[in-house]
Amino acid sequence: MTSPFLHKGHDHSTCIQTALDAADVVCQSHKARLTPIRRRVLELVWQGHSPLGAYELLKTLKTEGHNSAPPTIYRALEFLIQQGLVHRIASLNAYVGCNRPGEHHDGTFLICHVCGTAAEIPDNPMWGPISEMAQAGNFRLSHVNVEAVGECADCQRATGQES
Amino acid sequence: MTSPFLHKGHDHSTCIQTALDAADVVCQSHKARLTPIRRRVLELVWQGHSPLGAYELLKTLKTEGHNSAPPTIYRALEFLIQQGLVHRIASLNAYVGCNRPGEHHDGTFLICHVCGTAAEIPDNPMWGPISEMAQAGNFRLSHVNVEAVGECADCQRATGQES
DNA sequence: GCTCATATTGTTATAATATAACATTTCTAT
DNA sequence: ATAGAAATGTTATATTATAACAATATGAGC
Ligand SMILES: [Zn+2]
Ligand SMILES: [Zn+2]
Ligand SMILES: [Zn+2]
Ligand SMILES: [Zn+2]
Repeated sequence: MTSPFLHKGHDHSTCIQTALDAADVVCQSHKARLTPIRRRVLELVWQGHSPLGAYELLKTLKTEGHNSAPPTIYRALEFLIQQGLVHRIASLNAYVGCNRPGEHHDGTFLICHVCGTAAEIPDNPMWGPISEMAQAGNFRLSHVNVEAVGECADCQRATGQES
Repeated sequence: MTSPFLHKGHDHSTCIQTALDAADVVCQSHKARLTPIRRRVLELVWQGHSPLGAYELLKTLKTEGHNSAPPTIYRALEFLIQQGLVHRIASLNAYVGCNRPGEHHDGTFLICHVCGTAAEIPDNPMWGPISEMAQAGNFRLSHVNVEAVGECADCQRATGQES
């Protein structure tokens, strides 16, 4: 099993480019319009691997001269979430790019409380235990959100806490 | 395995009483003070099995003549959460009573999007898959929040959707 | 009981997040 | 071209949460 965290020195421009390319494909296949605003918001969300708040994104839009009232950003985020290109991290009120766009899945994340990095992990392994619990109560499962908080390897090294 | 959902006709006054009694014990053992406000807020949180918003709780306090500015309720909730008596449901911005007070655990819930009931389930089964993922990335896991949304058995019956 | 340190509560103001409602523009299909 | 639909602009407001400081209550030690 390989780590869901990328090395801090990775070439992030590739992450961005991959995400934007995937978004084009996904939106085409959904017959959805990835307009300039939506595309730019997706790019901003991908400025790193840490979830960003709506108003942080909005601020950047503003500095670029775009129109930017709250609805602008919330609409774009809503669209991107619907297309499966962005996840909302409820415990942070923040948004992060999805790294499995196109595949239908829920958000399952390891979130470092030091550097803010949110690493998306496959959600399949979670469904075993959860759906057992659900079946016990005849609960019809719709979606599962998992937000696991802790400290990433890089941050443990930085604070001299590696085991 | 028994259902984590209680029957709709269950004697809920027992739920409340059990929760308040447990709170007394837990707070005593923590040498923490379950003041009248805090106790009353806990009771209000337990008015059912659906998470309630801070301002809903506040409104009730108001009708009872208590002081009730936002800090009143947020402080009480913060205290109750610290004592492990209440969980915050991030995806709903709402608060619900813990039914395993005293035991150290994270919140793991099945949430019905129809009636709002949130059933707390054991989190142990979740730790297997999650900690495997965490280990793969040398991630030091601190806590895991699971909010699974779907439809409870009662609501499926009511809408004629039982399988 | 009195006194001090601390914890709790009161109070006012404001921050941070998100949505409602309606006008205008742009796109798309015919 | 034109009409319907989708997207965006704009203004206002709702919802959730915290900051900052004052006043009060509590509990431990004297
Ligand atoms: Zn990257
Ligand atoms: Zn980190
Ligand atoms: Zn009950
Ligand atoms: Zn239900």
